[in-house]
Amino acid sequence: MKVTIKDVAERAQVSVATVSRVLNQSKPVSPEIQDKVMRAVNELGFNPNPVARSLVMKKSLLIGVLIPNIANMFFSVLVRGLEEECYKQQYTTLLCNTNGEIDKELHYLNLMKDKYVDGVVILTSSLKEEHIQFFEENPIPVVFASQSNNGGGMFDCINIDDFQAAYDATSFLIKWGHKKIGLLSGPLTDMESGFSRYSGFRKALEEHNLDFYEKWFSEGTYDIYSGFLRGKEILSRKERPTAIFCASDTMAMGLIHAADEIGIRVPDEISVMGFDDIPMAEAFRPGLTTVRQPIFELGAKAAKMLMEQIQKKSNHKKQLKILPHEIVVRKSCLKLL
Amino acid sequence: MKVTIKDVAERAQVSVATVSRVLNQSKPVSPEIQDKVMRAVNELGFNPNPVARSLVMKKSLLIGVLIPNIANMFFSVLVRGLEEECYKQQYTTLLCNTNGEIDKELHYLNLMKDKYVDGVVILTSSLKEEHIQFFEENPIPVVFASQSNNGGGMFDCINIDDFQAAYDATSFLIKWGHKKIGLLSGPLTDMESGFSRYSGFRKALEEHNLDFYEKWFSEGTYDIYSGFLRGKEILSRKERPTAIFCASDTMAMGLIHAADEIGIRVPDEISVMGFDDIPMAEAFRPGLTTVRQPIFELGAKAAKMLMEQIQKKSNHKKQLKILPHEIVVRKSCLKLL
DNA sequence: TTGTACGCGTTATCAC
DNA sequence: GTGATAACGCGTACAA
Repeated sequence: MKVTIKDVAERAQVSVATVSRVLNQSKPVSPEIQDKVMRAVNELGFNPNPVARSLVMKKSLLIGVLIPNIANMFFSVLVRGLEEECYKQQYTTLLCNTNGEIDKELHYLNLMKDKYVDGVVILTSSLKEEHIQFFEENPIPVVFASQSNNGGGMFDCINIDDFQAAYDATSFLIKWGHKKIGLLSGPLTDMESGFSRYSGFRKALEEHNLDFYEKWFSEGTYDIYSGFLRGKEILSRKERPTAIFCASDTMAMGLIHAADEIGIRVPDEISVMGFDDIPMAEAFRPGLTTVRQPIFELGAKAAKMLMEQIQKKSNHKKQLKILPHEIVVRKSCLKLL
Repeated sequence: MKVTIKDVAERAQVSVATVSRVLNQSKPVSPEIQDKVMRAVNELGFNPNPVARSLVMKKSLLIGVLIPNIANMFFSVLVRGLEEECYKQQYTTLLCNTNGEIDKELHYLNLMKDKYVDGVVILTSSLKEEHIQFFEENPIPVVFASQSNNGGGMFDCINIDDFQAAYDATSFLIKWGHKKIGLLSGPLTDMESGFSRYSGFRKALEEHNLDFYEKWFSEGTYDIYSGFLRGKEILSRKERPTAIFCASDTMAMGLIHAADEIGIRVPDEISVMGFDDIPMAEAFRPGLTTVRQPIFELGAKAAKMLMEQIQKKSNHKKQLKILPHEIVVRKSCLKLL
């Protein structure tokens, strides 16, 4: 029923080896025979079985992708960039949700290895010993996206400068006259989007001799619901900050929702700054003042870096690529001066 | 370097056949030998090579998923449901973006077939002749999600009742006193979320002897930007409707954004109704009055239906499952009476 | 119950 | 240049 290389060989009256050679152009074949083979291929509508091919080549034209949560806009847009670039190069993405759990990450990493993926793109909260160990044992091309810790030059990485971005965002608020600023961060165990942004925030405060208020600080999980819950918490204290910086647009939206329920107007009574600039940040009312990451590009470039690594194979120079961020001013923040 | 079944066999002093048998429990093996084998397996940390296994079994523990656009909240949430259910059953999802293009769909479908996926879940704008032909030639278990046309009982389908849902939404607006109602639909070439909702809308109008106004009707593409553009178009006419029904929450958000830019207040000057009830619909200001689909559940159940189909293999009774929808009243619509 | 040997569909290594 | 044939790692008739 299924047409194999053997059928083609018979039809073209040559050996399977020859068929393989013309299909892969791995060895010179005389033009006449090449013709015969190609004709047979077309007539039979043959296409090589990728599974059999994988088994012998230890390749699959598959790119494994580890994602904490695909239903998070930041990740899904990034994945689009990733996927589009892969498609151009004939690769297909094997997408796996990890919930940020290292166990699941490892589970999928092992699966990917066994599936002979040609490379892996990892989105994880922080580089862990387990990751390092895995890739020491299994030298698979990999790039960590939205992550700056490259394990001391062990891995390719691509990210924005989270620290600086948070610093810039906070400085922006300060420049606009805010002195009592709250923070809704990600989990501080996330070294990048969690801790780095937290640190950038504190640094900006320090440099301007402003206090960091524990009571107006909370760790969320980037999603809208945590923004809502943490927002209610912070906003229902008897004293309120004049501005809150959120580590994701989604949390900012949740927080604004909370403010609305309590009856606090944004930005009149409190300013809210987001992070990411997801597509909805502009349509949201009030339009979110936020830090723009080139999300799609982050994904596309991660894919490109991976392709390069796959090509060069050995002696590949690992690099850490930092993409620019940008403050986008809309309506959710008020100028106090 | 890599441990194979052969290594295990040697270590356990049995044949590879025996090892295979205890691992797959395909044939009875004496308890003592079973022990020996399992010990060897654990000591060596053996796990079967899925590629080799696929080659011989024509199975892969892979579920192919066709998605128009993963960066669309409706789809990404649905995929989460899908993925979570698959994971429980040891399956991994091979996710592919199609942009709704039949060429890409077919491309990926062929790839999936060659990868020996155990089943496929398809999200597509409408069932086409090409789909039917493909599955006639390749009898792979499949379920169409968010789609009601099951090709006359050929396929498993799961969806809500799009027609009725749009009818209900429109009736709701009418009940609230709206008589001049606009429509921002999806592409009418989409039989379900496009045409069915359009039809439900018109039916409700007709039944209440209300006019359908071409000038307040536009076809969008579900995304936020098309909502914005079409919204500007509709709202800048010299006469305006009192309400607009949108075929997706995202478009509703884009439309509200447009209204805001023009200076039209929602819901005071115009009511906007969405569709889907994505997570952000509640946090959005004003909270979106919308039609809730059980999105996550849609994905999870689609997966379950597929699993069932995979198990039963032949003589599987195809079904069309309709999940309930529900009007969620929030703030984006005004009662005129 | 257990072992031998072949097949799955390719690519790669030999000879010729 | 071209053709046998041995891998790749596993499941499974068939024989024992």
